[in-house]
Amino acid sequence: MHPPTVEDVARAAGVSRQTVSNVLNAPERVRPETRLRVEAAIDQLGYRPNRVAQSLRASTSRMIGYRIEPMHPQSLASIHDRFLHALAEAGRAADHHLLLFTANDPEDEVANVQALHRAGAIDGVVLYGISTDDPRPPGLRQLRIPFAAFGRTGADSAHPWVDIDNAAGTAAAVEHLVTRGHRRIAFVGYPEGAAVGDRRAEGWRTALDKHGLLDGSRNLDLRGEDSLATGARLGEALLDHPTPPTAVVAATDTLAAGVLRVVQRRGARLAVVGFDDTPTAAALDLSSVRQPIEAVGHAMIRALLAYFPTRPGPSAPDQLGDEPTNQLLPPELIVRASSALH
Amino acid sequence: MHPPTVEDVARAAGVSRQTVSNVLNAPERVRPETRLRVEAAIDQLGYRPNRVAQSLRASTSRMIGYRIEPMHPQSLASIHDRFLHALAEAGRAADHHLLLFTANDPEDEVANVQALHRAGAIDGVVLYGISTDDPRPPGLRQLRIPFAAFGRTGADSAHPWVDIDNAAGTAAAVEHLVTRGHRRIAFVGYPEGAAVGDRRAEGWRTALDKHGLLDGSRNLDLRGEDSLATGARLGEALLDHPTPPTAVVAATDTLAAGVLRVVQRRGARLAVVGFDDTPTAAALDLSSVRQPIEAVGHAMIRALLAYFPTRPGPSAPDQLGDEPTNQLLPPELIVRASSALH
DNA sequence: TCGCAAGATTTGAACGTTCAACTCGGCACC
DNA sequence: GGTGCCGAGTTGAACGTTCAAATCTTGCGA
Repeated sequence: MHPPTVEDVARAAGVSRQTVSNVLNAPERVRPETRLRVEAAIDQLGYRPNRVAQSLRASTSRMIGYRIEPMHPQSLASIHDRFLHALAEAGRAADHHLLLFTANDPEDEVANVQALHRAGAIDGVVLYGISTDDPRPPGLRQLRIPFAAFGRTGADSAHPWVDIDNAAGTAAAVEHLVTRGHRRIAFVGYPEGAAVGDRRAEGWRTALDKHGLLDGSRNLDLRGEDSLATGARLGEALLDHPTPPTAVVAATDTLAAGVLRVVQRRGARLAVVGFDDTPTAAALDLSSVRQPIEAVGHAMIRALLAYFPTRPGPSAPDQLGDEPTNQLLPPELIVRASSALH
Repeated sequence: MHPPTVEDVARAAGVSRQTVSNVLNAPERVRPETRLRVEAAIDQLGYRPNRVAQSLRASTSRMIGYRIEPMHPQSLASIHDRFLHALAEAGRAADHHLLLFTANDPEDEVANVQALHRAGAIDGVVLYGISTDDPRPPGLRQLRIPFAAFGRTGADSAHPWVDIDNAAGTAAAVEHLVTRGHRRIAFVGYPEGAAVGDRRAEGWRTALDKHGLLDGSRNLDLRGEDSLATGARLGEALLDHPTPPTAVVAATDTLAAGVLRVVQRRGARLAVVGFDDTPTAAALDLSSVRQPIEAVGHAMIRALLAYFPTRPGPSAPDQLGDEPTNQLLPPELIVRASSALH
């Protein structure tokens, strides 16, 4: 009835508890003949080590906490789904699972993480949606709870993080537009002060500068909150500009979708490139900068595991430290009709 | 260094292990004076019961498995995010957490669930995206693993499920359109045979019939796979119809978005209502039928917990059985410009 | 033939919790 | 004054695993 235990397997194979354990964890200590006998018993009984007992014994849950947020109503579908799947997949490869929890705000998130950590339910946590002055990294550091962040805070980035090279993303968008003959290329982003937004703006600016196009576009840098309505408003402002741009790089697909809406409504000609390659971008045939989320997931799990108390695994333990825990991954531009028709 | 245990609290309060445990689990057995002393010690040490130890002792992980799928590339952002958050929130209320795992296909999912269940990592599982002949319900039933499904299979629905009243959703869309004066109302859905799709088609059909409009619209029932391209293709077919409809009810936002695209491109007048109220619907100003996902999450957790071996909690245990585990929840129509402008 | 070391396997103990059985006082009752 | 009971609190044991130490085996050289 109840699932078999080591003891059951041991009895079936005519050996002791520990020998079964050794077959699984240190096969070289067991005589080949015995090993085969035990393995046969394991297969026959369908034995699986009880993770809870393993966790208790090792005081390691092999669980990683993740706060699932209610979707921001104003923003388009984020890359969140893809990220979560990538994390789970990467976790599986490292024999860790994700534990979901909810929280009302960042402070509450830290409190809940602490509670889960004290309760031995999680070994560490993955942070999503890092903001410039995010209270979570310092908070968790003080609590000595292992974590890895998707994104960097403003000044202090002395914690393990993995990030997208946002500047490279908008720069690639500009390169693409310049190649297609555009000379006046605007930028639509959210207000200065947001780490991600600033980096995306910077990529646009430096890429323009590289082609000597910055002077003509400098006043085409519009900002506003990340919403469709704002995108539409800024899009109208661009079209009504005395010397309107022929292309625009948006900091998000949400803003891009807003711009695209007024462009289509007014039948204007304006190339648009978004950011994040959300499903909505595909739906609108909107060119967009795609983040390599799967790679991010794997890198984050690696970064997080590197922070756990070193396990004396059979693989050289110092090889882990070799790898840099912080990684900046390059995004990829997906070209669609919104920037490739005219 | 390590988090405090019952033993630490007991020592601090000058009592024994079990008394501390009793303060937390059966306060009425402890003299008030003692209880206060123990509670003070708990607060002072910041004690939290170790969930892993609790799980081992009770052979109950208080974890619910959930397979996170890679986003279907062709489909728009699903309601998945909202659902997952709702589940986590409902789980928290019941002192359960979600454990995420991945799988390649439904069979693999069942295998992974079995592995996790045997390993004591999960008590049960929540199924998402149920199809007509889904192999998971019978598979899990045979393995005697508790589960609850979001959606019903075709014939056999003798398992715990919670579902949206899909027919009521499309019917509400039709009512809305009829109220606005539409008489020829088309339907765009996916091919017959899909449980969800069939129910949405049925709601459209019966609502039309109720108003005596079915005869005029019977041949306006188009089907195809759930993709933007298909939506656009079917939309064109509707506009090119000898007696075109003035409104269309789509089985998904994806199909609706496709229809909307050709409508806008050709400047046609055709009211469109989608289904799921995805972020994309909001982005496109698309009317859509919104599923009460938060309620679904709570109902599913309830349904699942009802299947666990009955815990002799202080609350009357038979009150649990009172509630029907299977629930059909009514969706809500969100009216936007796509169906309310003309 | 004995001693001894290396190899193979077993037993003891512990991770932190809670159920079950037990002890210890105090109190009512006959 | 003995008996039984009740409330309050204690200790023992177990959940299933694995580290550490103990025991048993085997082979080999002296």
